[in-house]
Amino acid sequence: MSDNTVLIRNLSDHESSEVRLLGWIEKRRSSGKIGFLEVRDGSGTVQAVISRAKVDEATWQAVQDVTQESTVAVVGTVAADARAPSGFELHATSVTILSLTEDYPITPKDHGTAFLMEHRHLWLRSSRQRAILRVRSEVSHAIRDFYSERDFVLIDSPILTPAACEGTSTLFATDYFGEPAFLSQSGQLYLEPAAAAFGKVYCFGPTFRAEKSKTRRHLTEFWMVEPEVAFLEFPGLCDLAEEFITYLVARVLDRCAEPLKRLERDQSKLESVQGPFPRMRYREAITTLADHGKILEFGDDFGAEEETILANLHDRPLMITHYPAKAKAFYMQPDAEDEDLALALDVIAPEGYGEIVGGSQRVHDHELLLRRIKQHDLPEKAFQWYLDVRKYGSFPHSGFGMGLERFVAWMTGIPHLRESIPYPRMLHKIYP
RNA sequence: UCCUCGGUAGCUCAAUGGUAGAGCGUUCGGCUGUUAACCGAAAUGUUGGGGGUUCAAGUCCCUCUCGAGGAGCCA
Repeated sequence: MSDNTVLIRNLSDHESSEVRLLGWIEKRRSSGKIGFLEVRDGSGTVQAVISRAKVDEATWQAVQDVTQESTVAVVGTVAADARAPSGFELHATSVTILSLTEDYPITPKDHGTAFLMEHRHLWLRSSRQRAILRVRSEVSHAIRDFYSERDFVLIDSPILTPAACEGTSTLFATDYFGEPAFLSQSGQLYLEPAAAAFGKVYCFGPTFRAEKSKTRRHLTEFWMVEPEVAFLEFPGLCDLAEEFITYLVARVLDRCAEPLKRLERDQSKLESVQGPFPRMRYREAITTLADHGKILEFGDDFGAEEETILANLHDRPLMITHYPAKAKAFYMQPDAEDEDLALALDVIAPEGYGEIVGGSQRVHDHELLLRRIKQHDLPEKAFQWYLDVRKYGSFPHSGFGMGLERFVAWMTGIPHLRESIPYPRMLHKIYP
């Protein structure tokens, strides 16, 4: 390997010197005596210019023969040029085809969603997909940084779990040495015991839901980050969610300028995501919806349409709290002032991206939790270990979950979740 | 799971019940500054599968299948 191989991203540091690039051909244009190759190496894209008069016959022939997505080595001099989108191009002296590609399926023009999804492994190479996945990567790092900076301990919750927590219809079942087992749909229950060990904990990993959902807001496999904090009560939970979201948005704005530009994301929409977020109780939301012609009864949950009406009233995430207890999960702490309400929080992203955070203060009273488990017809025995958290040194605690893909879709402004994860898993879709 | 709309060349799409088309891509030729390059030429079809109506079906009917959009549910 030649030691003057550089990354395209760093070309500006090598103006006027000879360098070598290793990468793939995105596009080729050629006339009788001059050729242009757009080369991508993962760090960026640059145009190599080849003058027939200045190169040997083998290089000129390579420029004629090379095809889209062939692998090449290009040697040349870095030159500033006002015509180049990046400000630089490469005056090539040698082009070598390392691997010739034939009939690359994704051509420069239009393609339908179904076709692109069938070729997801190749679609990843496109500039748009690269931009989205760079944002995802940055958000992932920011999530870990946020909790790490605040002394949270990372607890990796298990993927394989025994008996169901909230009904088996939304769980993927598998066989575990003759015993039924299920892919985890949340790490929360495993996080609560860890909160007694470390105080502040979080998990961040894939979760699985066998919901037969066929919408732009659903995947069957998605990543969720869930903090869980001992002695944190409901108002503090809302503050944590707000601080977390503003941190992530600021980080994306700070470090993802290039991908956001490529995606033509309206960054002013993200810049307005500053605390404090509007907070609205469920009853207030019902009233507001009635003003907009949507009549809901106490206890009804919001549909996509209701969510959008409420979210569009604000230019930043909307926090809806104090939901009817019966519409929410068994482990949510009732409001001391109104037992029919749960200390539950949903955060609705603006611009129609829907619910990105769901959380609550947890029931910490042993008797109450036991009663709830029975009311929901859940197998008490399977929850013995979970009840132990209340049996041995109980403590008030709260936590929430945030879906990574929905957050990334919001940041990047893409219409469908399927592009926010490298290999989306959706209803009846598991290839490639 | 339900509702709606689709499946025609490698891709994106046209085609009154009456000879199967275009653009892009590909191949060949031309061009010294292209940026979805441009100009000229050529090749490319079991119209998703099965059944039916008709003198005649890509087109109408039934069925299966695959896909897209939406709903419910959720992050």
